[in-house]
Amino acid sequence: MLHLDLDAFFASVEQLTRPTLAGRAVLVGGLGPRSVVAGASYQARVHGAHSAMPMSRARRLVPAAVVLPPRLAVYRVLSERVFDVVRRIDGAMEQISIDEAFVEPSGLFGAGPDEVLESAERLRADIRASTGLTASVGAGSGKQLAKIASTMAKPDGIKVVPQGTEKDLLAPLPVRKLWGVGPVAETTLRRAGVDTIGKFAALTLPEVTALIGNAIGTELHGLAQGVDHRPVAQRGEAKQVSAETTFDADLSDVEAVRRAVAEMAAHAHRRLVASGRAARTVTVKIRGADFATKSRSATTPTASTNLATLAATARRLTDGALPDSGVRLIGVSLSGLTDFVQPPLFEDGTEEADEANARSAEPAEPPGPVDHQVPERAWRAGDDVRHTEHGHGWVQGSGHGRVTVRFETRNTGPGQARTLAVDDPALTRADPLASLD
DNA sequence: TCTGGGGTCCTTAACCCA
DNA sequence: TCTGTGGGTTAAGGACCC
Repeated sequence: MLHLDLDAFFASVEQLTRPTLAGRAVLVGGLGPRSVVAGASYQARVHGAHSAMPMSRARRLVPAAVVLPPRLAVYRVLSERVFDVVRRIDGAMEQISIDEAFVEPSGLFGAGPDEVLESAERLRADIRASTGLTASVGAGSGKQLAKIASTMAKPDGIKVVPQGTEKDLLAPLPVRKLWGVGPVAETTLRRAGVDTIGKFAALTLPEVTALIGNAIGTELHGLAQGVDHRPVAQRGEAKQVSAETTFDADLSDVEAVRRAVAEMAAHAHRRLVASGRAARTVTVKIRGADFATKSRSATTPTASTNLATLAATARRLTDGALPDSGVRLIGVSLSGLTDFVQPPLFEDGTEEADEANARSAEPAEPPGPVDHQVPERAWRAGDDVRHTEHGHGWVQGSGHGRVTVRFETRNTGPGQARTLAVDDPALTRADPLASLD
């Protein structure tokens, strides 16, 4: 079984489509005061920056880093290209995120380490040739092992764990390397004197489950004994769709909170409809200034696609969960999803009433917060732009009425930076996907 | 140092029902 | 009618993953 993991994916895509950034420290993440790092190039990691770290801290660690907001649309396109290559392999594939997948090539059944190595090397070369991205591959007898191996292979490498060597490989590793052991379980285990996978493997099943819980305990205990029979199988559709936002400063006004809930409901609803599903359960999530998170949910007998219905539920739930202090985060999640079959037109059964309603209500919905009265927002670092003369580029920075743009795309090689007037009529916003050409 | 946004799954408790 | 018992569902909170 193989685990394939793209190296520093978000940052690597930025370096690929903006060639000036190749070899430089890049941090991908929000620009706001409360954002965290979503991706860091290896040149940034050298200084201690990593994913999930508060961006403020990462910037302090790597003052020279270029900080860019994520361009998910670009990452999605490249991810698809990568996994199209992977899918050409005969066998099962399970994509587990935008940049990771398990693969079980039928040709490798019963193969020796050399054959596995060769096959993985070919896969990496194919991915590199067709996308320009590097992937690391781990190979082992089960999911956990393949995953741990790919981590050890990074960056741009391969690690094959031959049959029979599993325990020797795992024993010295910190228990935190196990997929499923996070900060809490790590602390619990450390307090019990268990800091390596070897020591963990020596525990009995009852000891393990008492420490870290039944489900994960049973699974990880089995793994430590070399038992990992989870199949590689394609994932189904999402079971939940949600939208949430953290405010730059806590909200104290109840009306502002309600507006935010309505916005998040609309955002989640948009994606619900796009996925062709209906939801039975609405959950509102509220995080207070003290970081304590409350959730309130309600389930209705029939699923709905109606924004007004879902948003009204969200609003009602909000009022029951407001903290005394300010509000830091608002989220709305829709679950209990069912495929939404468009009801037949002249049916008058009461069951379909809600959905029929939804159908007629949908087109009347505002398409989004579009307001042409509002002046276009200033250029922000990372924006894709197009200039009638210089072509496609990206904004490096702006201020004092000027904007600095680096004109380059994947295929131009490193480009020139030019400083222009912010209101230069030759300069317009551009589709980020154009940076792939 | 001060903690995102999108998810999955697990645990516990309460409740309804057969 | 009372007392278990056990399944299924809902709700709330958390751990964990990328």
